[in-house]
Amino acid sequence: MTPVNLKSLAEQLNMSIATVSRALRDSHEVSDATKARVRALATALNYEPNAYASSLRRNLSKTIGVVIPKVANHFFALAINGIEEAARQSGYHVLIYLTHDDYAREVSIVQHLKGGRIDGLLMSVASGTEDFAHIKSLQETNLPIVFFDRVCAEVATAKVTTNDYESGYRATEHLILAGCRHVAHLLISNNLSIGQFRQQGYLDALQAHGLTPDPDLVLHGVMDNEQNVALIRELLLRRPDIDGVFASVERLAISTYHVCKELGRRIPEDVKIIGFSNLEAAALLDPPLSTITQPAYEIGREAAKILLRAVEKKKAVLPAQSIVLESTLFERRSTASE
Amino acid sequence: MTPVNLKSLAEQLNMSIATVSRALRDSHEVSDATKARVRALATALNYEPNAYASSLRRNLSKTIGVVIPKVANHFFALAINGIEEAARQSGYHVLIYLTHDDYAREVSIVQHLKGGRIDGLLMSVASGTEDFAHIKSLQETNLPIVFFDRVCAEVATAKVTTNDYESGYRATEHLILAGCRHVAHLLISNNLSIGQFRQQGYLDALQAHGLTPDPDLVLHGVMDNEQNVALIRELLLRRPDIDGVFASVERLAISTYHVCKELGRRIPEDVKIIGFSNLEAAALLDPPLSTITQPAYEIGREAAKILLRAVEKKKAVLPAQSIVLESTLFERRSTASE
DNA sequence: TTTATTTACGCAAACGTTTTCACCCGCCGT
DNA sequence: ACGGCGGGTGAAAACGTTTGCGTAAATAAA
Repeated sequence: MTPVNLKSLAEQLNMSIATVSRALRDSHEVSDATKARVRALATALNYEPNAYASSLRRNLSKTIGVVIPKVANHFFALAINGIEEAARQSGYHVLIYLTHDDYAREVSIVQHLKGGRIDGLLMSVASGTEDFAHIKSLQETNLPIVFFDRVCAEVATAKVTTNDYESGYRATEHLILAGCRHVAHLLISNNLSIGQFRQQGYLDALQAHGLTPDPDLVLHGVMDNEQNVALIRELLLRRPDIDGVFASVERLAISTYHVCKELGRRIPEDVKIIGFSNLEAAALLDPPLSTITQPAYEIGREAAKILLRAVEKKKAVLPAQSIVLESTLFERRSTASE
Repeated sequence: MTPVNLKSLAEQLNMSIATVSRALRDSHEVSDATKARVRALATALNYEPNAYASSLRRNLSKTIGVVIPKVANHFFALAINGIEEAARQSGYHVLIYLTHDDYAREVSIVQHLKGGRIDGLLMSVASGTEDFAHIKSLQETNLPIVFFDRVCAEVATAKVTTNDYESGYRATEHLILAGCRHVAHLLISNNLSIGQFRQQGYLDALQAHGLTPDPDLVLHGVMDNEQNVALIRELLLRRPDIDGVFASVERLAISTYHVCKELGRRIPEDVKIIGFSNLEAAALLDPPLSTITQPAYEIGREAAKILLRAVEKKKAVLPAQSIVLESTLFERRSTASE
């Protein structure tokens, strides 16, 4: 079977490769008659241009990369959904890479991306990442980058996030208004701005309602869920006065549920819980979990749109293009007052 | 800034492009001394080979494609996780495409994939797909394809699935042994082998326990969740004798929970429910949901491994490489007998 | 010493596409 | 009649890499 490429098409049509190429790209400098002939044969033979030859020549790949910590998490899954949608609409392909929150892996992935494989990058940085040299170095190759959710303050580019400060504030306030006096905050130990914002919202809400923040009530979770359960168990046992838990991460809310069941703490009577979460089944949990839910799909889609606009214009992504989308607080039984 | 490619490296090192290329690929026909010099400069300048030039020349892209219905679903998210892991270990990149269970979109995606962008394809077909010409046509370009979960019987290639028949049988039997006499089966309307196997398991389990299958108890769900809720509500109202529900799809189990709450049917006292699901929070639902859980991560990883083996050997994927992984039945309160 | 054989490297052709440049031809205006 | 113009086309270079082949020097075999 002879390959179907520009050359073979040109031979069968008795014209030059150049004309065939131009006809297929609908160039104005080829007659309508020839265009028709070319297109007819192309579709008949199911011609599909070789992506790599085109990418090599034009120095663009019609592909964007997505680097995220994990995919088995409803937030990121929804974000990918939004990204894929935006990319598809613009005729772009999506390469996906998982860091598993591992710094070394993130560095390795980013390094590989310098091969020109992608025209732009969407990224949610690993929680352990403290040095951003690899990202900056990638940016210096003129590759447009847009961060979403787990943004990196040190790199000047567009960022798509949710109103993390307000969300932390509102979640905490919600617990206080439901009667909590000793509110714990569970977060993932990292130096990402996102965690800091939520923490600040938590602190300010406490103060605004006349409660004194207690560092002992702030628990920094780790990667391993088993360890988190142990940490939370230890916290709840050490501080039986805790009557409210604000989990900045879905997994930590789930772990808290497990610990409460194990220790016989009733939700919401003994402990009220609210957590950041995109879990579809939150309303079906026992009891239904109050959540701060981020517009994950929209975040992904908006981030991709911003990136693609920059890619198409072949210019860097402007920090000014950053946007903040609002999360929604869903009140459910886990924070019900009597 | 001059580009850092083979030519620039060669100039700086005063040797030919060919030698530089061979040195970097660790060819035996270049001396250790030159290899060292080349590698030193390459790492110093952060050289990364142009992926597209390489792909074009070698006619392989070190990239595999993944076409799935959706990603916002824990099963597929976990599968991607496994796929990415296997791909990364072999130095492959992963392109992802979502069909949203839309046949036209699937066809369009598969057509685009003929551009040589990928070396192999992992696929879980859309539920609405009935014609497989697009897939066969892609396969005829000698592209290795491996199906996972939602396999396509008409195409001869490797498939990775779970023991769907046995799972359907065991789930149904589990309900019967818990005391159910009128077991409904909720599935997604499609002609995929996977659904048929589960349905057959359901039927055989009924017969094996002396119950007569009733077509009226088999409900074919649709894409839209609202409609499914309506369908299930109608079914439970029309057949108040239903005391067991086997949901072949996670979403249908969740919808059944909603309907039961709405209608005041108690789970498991009035209706027992078991469903295929990879939901992490199944144990935290109210009541905890009994599940048949597929080894999603392993499915993805195994499928990717089989595909990559075929890709590396540049030969078609053999149907004989198909494997079946076993699902696990988790007994929880939603199917507890008194 | 002469003749094979190996070792280390360079030349140049591919891969399929895009694009610059030149070309031919027919047509207009003068 | 002639210069100019523009629409339509082709030849060929480029993108960066890989690789078959050739070749010189160095080594081994005769």
